[in-house]
Amino acid sequence: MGEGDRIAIPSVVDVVVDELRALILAGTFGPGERLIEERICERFGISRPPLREALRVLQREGLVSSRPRRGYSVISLSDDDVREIYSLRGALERLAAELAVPVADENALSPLEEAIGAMRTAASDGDDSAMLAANVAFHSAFVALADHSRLQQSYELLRSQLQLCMAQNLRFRQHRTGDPWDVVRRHESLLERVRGGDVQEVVAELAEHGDRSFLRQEQ
Amino acid sequence: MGEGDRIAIPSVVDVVVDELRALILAGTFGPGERLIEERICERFGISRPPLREALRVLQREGLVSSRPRRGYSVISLSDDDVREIYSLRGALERLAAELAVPVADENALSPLEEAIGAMRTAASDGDDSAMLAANVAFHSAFVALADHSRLQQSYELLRSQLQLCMAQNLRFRQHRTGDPWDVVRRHESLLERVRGGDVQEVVAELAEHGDRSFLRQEQ
DNA sequence: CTATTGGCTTTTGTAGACAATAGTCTTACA
DNA sequence: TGTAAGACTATTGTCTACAAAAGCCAATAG
Repeated sequence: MGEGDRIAIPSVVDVVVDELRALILAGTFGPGERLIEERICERFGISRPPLREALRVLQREGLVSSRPRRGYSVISLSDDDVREIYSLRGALERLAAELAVPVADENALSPLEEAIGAMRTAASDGDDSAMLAANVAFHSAFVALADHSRLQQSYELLRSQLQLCMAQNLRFRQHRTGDPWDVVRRHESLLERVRGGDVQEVVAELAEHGDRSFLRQEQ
Repeated sequence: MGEGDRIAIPSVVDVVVDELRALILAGTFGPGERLIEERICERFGISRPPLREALRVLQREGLVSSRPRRGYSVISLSDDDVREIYSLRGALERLAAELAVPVADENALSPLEEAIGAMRTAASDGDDSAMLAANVAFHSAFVALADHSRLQQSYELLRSQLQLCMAQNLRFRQHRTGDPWDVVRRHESLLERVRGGDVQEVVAELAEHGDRSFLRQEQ
């Protein structure tokens, strides 16, 4: 026995963390909104202890903040916060490139190809939401190439914060998508450089890549 | 009223997080050791809910791991983990350098000077423990120059994991300190480059700095 | 009419108890 | 004697309940 097919039985806390995060990222709970424990408990049909553990986790993830004896509330990101997120993200992607390139086996790149395929479909359909999802998928897959669990974890954290920012930017006019096909082209170019195997070129491409979709004010 | 001198009354959870982390980093709880909730509650004189919240936080920090229905235990770091930590730390320090250099006001560098002063004292006294503390203080102060809260937070996380690793390396023979004065010299050199204001030079110095004290096996 | 104080409500922080599960030891059977 | 099934113990997962603190509203005094 013990062939690695052990099923994972999630605890209530795990489920609540995912559910709450989804609700926050979807904008169901707006920026700065207070999260009254009892309300949420009633909503989810659970008791407070697991909810409180879940809130602690989300606090650590940077999605909610807690003031002692004043409870939890959804954070609202300032422009400085967004700049922090982008600069850190850039540093992480650069490390990912340095560790991943040159890529050992070609098969590892298939998730990137698939993401680009999804981008093309989205660009044809004019589906901005799908475009965004594919973009995120590409970058996550790119970081995954580095095979570095801590790097990936840190990256996912920033990703969710960016997603939160997007949810809070109700006025993200087509999330500043100039030309969707330009986005596709940039990612194709990046993948090409990855295939090329020259770390310097990939890093340079990343630096120029400059995907600042979520930034409210330029520079 | 309201002059910003509001005192912070920490919750039990906050205190427990700090205390538990200290105990783990001090090696009181060894690698892989199970953390029985009731024992710790009795030890601290608290009840289980706040302890559980604290354990969730430490899990997020990467100091303990939890297996469903099998409770929490102190993580034990593999060599690969240590390599991950070092590579990520390097990327974060590079970002810090790029953001901080050139330094606007000279006064910001005084923590670095103080840390080097402490290093000199420690080197004279042959106090390896103080040497290590000063080393950590220098790097933390360096990262703080970037004025980037998320960067600093990520860095502190890695720092505590490194500290955990050190606690677990009971056989860290003088933590591989070749010559303490060499360490002092390297940090002096780094500070000089920071003063110089050339980002490239600082980054290059950092890359060469290569402080791999905690690594068990070279490469 | 305004400011301050007192009580009241809402919400969080903590405690204790119960139920369920995993690990372990014993015992019975092959 | 070895193996497997069962019960038992220890520990976690969850819930209900109580106590304490913060914010709000009204009432009263200046």
